[in-house]
Amino acid sequence: MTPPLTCTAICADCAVRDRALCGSLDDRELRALNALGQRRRVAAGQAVAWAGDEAILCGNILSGTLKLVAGPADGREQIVGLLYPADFFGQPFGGQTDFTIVALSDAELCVFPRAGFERVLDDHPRMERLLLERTAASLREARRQMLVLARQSAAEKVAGFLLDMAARAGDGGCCAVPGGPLTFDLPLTRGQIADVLGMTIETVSRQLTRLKNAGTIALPGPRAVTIRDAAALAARAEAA
Amino acid sequence: MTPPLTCTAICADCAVRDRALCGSLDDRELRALNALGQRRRVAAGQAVAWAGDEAILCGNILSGTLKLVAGPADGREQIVGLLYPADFFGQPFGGQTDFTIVALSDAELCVFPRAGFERVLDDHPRMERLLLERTAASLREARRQMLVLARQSAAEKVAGFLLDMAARAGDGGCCAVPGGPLTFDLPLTRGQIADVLGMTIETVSRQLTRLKNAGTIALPGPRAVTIRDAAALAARAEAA
DNA sequence: AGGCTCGTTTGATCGGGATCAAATCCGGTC
DNA sequence: GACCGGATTTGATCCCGATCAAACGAGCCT
Repeated sequence: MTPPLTCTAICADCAVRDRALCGSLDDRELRALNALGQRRRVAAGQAVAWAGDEAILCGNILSGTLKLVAGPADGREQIVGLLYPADFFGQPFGGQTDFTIVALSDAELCVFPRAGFERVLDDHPRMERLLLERTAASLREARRQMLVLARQSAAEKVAGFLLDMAARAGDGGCCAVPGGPLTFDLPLTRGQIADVLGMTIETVSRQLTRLKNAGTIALPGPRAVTIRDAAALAARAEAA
Repeated sequence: MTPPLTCTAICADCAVRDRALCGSLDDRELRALNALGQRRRVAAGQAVAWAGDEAILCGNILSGTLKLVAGPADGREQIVGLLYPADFFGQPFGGQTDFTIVALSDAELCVFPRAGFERVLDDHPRMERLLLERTAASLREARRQMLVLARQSAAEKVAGFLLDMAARAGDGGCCAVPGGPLTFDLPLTRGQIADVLGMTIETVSRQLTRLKNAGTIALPGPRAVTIRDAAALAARAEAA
């Protein structure tokens, strides 16, 4: 349809090559993908795919954060998944896109036409196996989140969310002693956190304030969080 | 571990053969599975797998209904999925079981040791492809349910649930004019419906009573439901 | 600087659904 | 038949989180 927006992908300098699906391919196989893929930049707020559209693209996240959004018509919306670097998106063998994908930050993608990608999967069972395992992992995560959405209180949701984000921020090979203070930036606004947790902006804000007042966390800036007492946070996340 | 509880599976007289994963295999391939599988009966209320246990089994549902349960410690529990005849369960390539599986009714399963089943998948890409598509479909369904759990009102949840169950009951190749009255039995108690929809028994009961009083449905028995006005039900399911 | 927009915080009120409690219905068994 | 246990229904009350509303703060553009 549209002409290439940027240069052809060059797997050699791919930042997520070892963690993405492509990590299963050897150099020869990689060349097939290389010919197929294109790098593409999307600005924060820009949609990558719309629910209901024919699913013609899939690909990997190279950088940035994206959201998978369910939610019809009226204002109500629910973020049903977040996509981070090295994550795969799209629906090989699926008919139409089920959830709108929107960039939360400026992001860089490595996109493939679906049909071509499916042919690669046909020829590379190892890659299809990895995709199956990833899909199963996403299913597990979605089901766990169903429990959170349906049964946890606002306090539990926020505490659990902060722990999740801390774990994600922490595994960048970083720094501090486990249990010690950890500071990081949330990739989401309060409103987006609310959309993930199935609550309102106001309630998210109030719960964060409450944790701050309790000394469990600090909020150095609107996007920044410091975990000051991970144990207390974990207790909050489980409490009935 | 345990000796065979029943006779070896005989795919030839399998009630769900054409709809289950095995449908992708030809007669020769089926013999490999046949040697591996065992039929097994479970009574209502009996658990098939426990969350946290090593995942050593997988298989197909032959008859009956089972629930996938998430939910820790305290009383709170959430049904994160229902399994019907021809559905596949278990986690090939997964480490440990994530969700407890419990039979809601007496049920019949066709079970395989995980390791053996994985070998079959290795050799039969068509079957692995089907498993990938099913897993992706389950993921879609779980994400859609996240929206329901997080954002829908009690009235919307119950109306939508009845429509889902009606669709499932209706596609048995049956009977009535679309839009006409349809009567069927729910495979779930009020309490289990509540566990699926993330609400309480009392609220489920009240919503059903309300729909009955409005003439939208009838409740001939505790388990039976008659859809009298599918359009009105659909309107309820979508209303803000 | 001013004025703008957008995100965040805080306050006041309201209501839907949870919770507590009790009555009713039904399918068993003796 | 009488009894019993579990599911369901119905009622009364309470509380958490949504909603409505307004103030606050921080970039950003002119």
